[in-house]
Amino acid sequence: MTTVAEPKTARGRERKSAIITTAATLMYERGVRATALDDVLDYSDSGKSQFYHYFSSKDDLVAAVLEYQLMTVLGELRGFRLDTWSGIRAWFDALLEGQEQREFRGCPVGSLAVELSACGPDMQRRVADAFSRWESALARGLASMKARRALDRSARPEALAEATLAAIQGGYVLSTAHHGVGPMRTALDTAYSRLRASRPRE
Amino acid sequence: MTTVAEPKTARGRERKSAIITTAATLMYERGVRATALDDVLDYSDSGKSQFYHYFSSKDDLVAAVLEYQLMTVLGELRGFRLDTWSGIRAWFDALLEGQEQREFRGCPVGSLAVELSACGPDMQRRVADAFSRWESALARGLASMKARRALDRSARPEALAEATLAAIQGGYVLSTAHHGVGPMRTALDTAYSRLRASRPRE
DNA sequence: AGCTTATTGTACCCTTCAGTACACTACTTG
DNA sequence: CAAGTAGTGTACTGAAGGGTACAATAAGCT
Repeated sequence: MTTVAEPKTARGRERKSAIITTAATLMYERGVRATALDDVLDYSDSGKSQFYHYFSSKDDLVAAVLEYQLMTVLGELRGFRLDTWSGIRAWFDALLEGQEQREFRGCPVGSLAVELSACGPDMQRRVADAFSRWESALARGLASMKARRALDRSARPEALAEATLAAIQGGYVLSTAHHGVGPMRTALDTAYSRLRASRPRE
Repeated sequence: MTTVAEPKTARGRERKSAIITTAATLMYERGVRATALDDVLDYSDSGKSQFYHYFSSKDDLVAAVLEYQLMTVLGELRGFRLDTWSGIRAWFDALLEGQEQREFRGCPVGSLAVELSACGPDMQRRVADAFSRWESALARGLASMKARRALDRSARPEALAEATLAAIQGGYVLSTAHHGVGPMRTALDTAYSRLRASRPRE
């Protein structure tokens, strides 16, 4: 059978997830296209047969990696109260910290997004969806701030979230290019003060 | 001889530049890695021998394409007075227009940058350099505005330029992902109002 | 013309890599 | 234990793609 199957045992699940996390790392470091399946299998101590047991193709794996990276990002997000100023600031600081630790390699989701934007419509949908979910998480926090009057009534949480996410992505791009956090810090500081500018005026 | 040579005749120059522009288009549409040399040669009606006459490798071509795309961007930039509010706004609008016309494919320089960030240090330097030149062009405009008091004395043109470029890049990323100008418009509108917020307070 | 340099055509080599075939082991359940 | 299902090892195929070899043609230049 060449049909794909979900893992049915604990061992199977571990295998599959080992493949995904290994692929995520390699694709993050080298890019999707520059990552050979064989490398993923070597690093995760798997074989071709195991791979095609759980995935139908490389694209299938890429989709899984995208989902995995989004989950990682959203998971980290949950560690912060995005409905408070200090929470948002702390999140920004954590993003900076993370970017530094990962040696300025860029956004795990964003760099995938850019490379996959030239792929088929199916992949494009997934990418768009990923950003939407990220943006919503932020928008929810801002909406909640607005509800309790921490943001001005004229403030538009969705637009603010969109602009903030853009600043984050742009910060990642420049920070990666210049191999330093400087540009990202500038971008995030600016984004933060832009948010603060939406506090209610008395 | 396998050594590279600069074209010495008009025909040679045309050939070389045809290869570069064709490669630029294909790499922009498909990505660098997804663009085969053979495709570039087919589309530009050239042969392998011609290619390796003018370029030492694919990487060499990629570097030329990066430079070409940067020149295109900076060339467009020169059509606007970046030391006036209306000029900046017009430039932003032109970026939006361009992104729409090119079917939301992203920034010609930025998408290269992201994909090439995983390449060798030489390429990284070129990418960083490209963004620096872009940023400087903008910073010069803002510095000139500050000099004639169109910006507050506390404004930092370099930081503003950096944050603006980040907003542009982030806008491109989200706009490409969502296949629409919406996110980019939001990012640029926000960036613009951020700049306007640096006007001198009386 | 004759010599030199610039440009071009074509066939080829070799590696990488996604995907397949097929046989094998290991666990589980009756 | 037998049988079935989940998981695994390995060798192979075929195409794509970067790069080379080498000879041929075109365009000066004296």
